[in-house]
Amino acid sequence: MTQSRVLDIGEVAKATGLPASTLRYYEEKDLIRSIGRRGLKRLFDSAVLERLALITLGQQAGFSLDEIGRMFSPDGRPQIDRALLVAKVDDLDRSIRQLSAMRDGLRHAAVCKAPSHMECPTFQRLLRVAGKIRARA
Amino acid sequence: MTQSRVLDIGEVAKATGLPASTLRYYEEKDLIRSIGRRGLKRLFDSAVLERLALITLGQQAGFSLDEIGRMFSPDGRPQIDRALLVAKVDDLDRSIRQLSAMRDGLRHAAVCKAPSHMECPTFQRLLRVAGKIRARA
DNA sequence: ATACAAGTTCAAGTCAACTTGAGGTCAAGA
DNA sequence: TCTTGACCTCAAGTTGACTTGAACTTGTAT
Repeated sequence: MTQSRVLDIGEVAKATGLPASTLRYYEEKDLIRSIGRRGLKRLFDSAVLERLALITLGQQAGFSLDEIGRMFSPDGRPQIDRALLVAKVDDLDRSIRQLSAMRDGLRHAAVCKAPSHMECPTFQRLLRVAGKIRARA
Repeated sequence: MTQSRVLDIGEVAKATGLPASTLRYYEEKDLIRSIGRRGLKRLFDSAVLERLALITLGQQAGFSLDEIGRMFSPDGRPQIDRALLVAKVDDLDRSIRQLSAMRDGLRHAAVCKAPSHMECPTFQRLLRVAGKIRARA
């Protein structure tokens, strides 16, 4: 088991790169919990660092803080609703495919010889794919 | 060359699924252009549909409207700044890798037998990856 | 003992990307 | 001609995710 240290908000901020204001905001939103206070000052268990990594990852994957809250239960560690999780995995998979299409399309566009991108079949295929996506909410 | 029709805002809305208010907003932001008016009413060339597909794709790839505006020049078709484009492709590539990590991690979490996700090595690896990403702005 | 850096609260502000509402215009059909 | 429905403008409101500012408190170092 990793050894569990006590950190103040500044240390957490330094370790994660997140401003203290964000950490307070997350606590208010119940995404993280402080383990107590010394005087006024919040104290965090170093486990919060993993939790924050998870939150950041989720955000980068395009989930809202609310969704993330629901995905990784309000209690300590990520004990997750499986159905929700599977749904999210599917979302992600679709996103990844879209992004890959975009990446390939742009990569191609960067070297394409066609006079205008619109005349390039690769680019047109990209756009057709893009058009279909419409069903994502 | 695809044949170019004239569409009113309602037709564009129907074709793309975007509300008219959004289309007006995009025009104001110079992301699209109407080709004229009939009375008060905007008229669009059907080429705007491709442009909108491109915008939507860009958004799904996580770019802001401003970035998209810069990526695909203010004039008609996407005549793109190559350096910017290459940078964007790199961004995308990183995003895709992150999303893939998240997807795999979540997929695993959905079936994992470990008592808590934090005790699962696969999940821990995911978090380590997530931690490193910090450098994305 | 005192100063001070690092915390704290709470309300308000910001930004992107839209949406909504009020009130107005206009072309086409009955 | 008159009505209607689809469009228009412009200002203000909304949501999510924070940030900022003012005023206050405290543990640690001198």
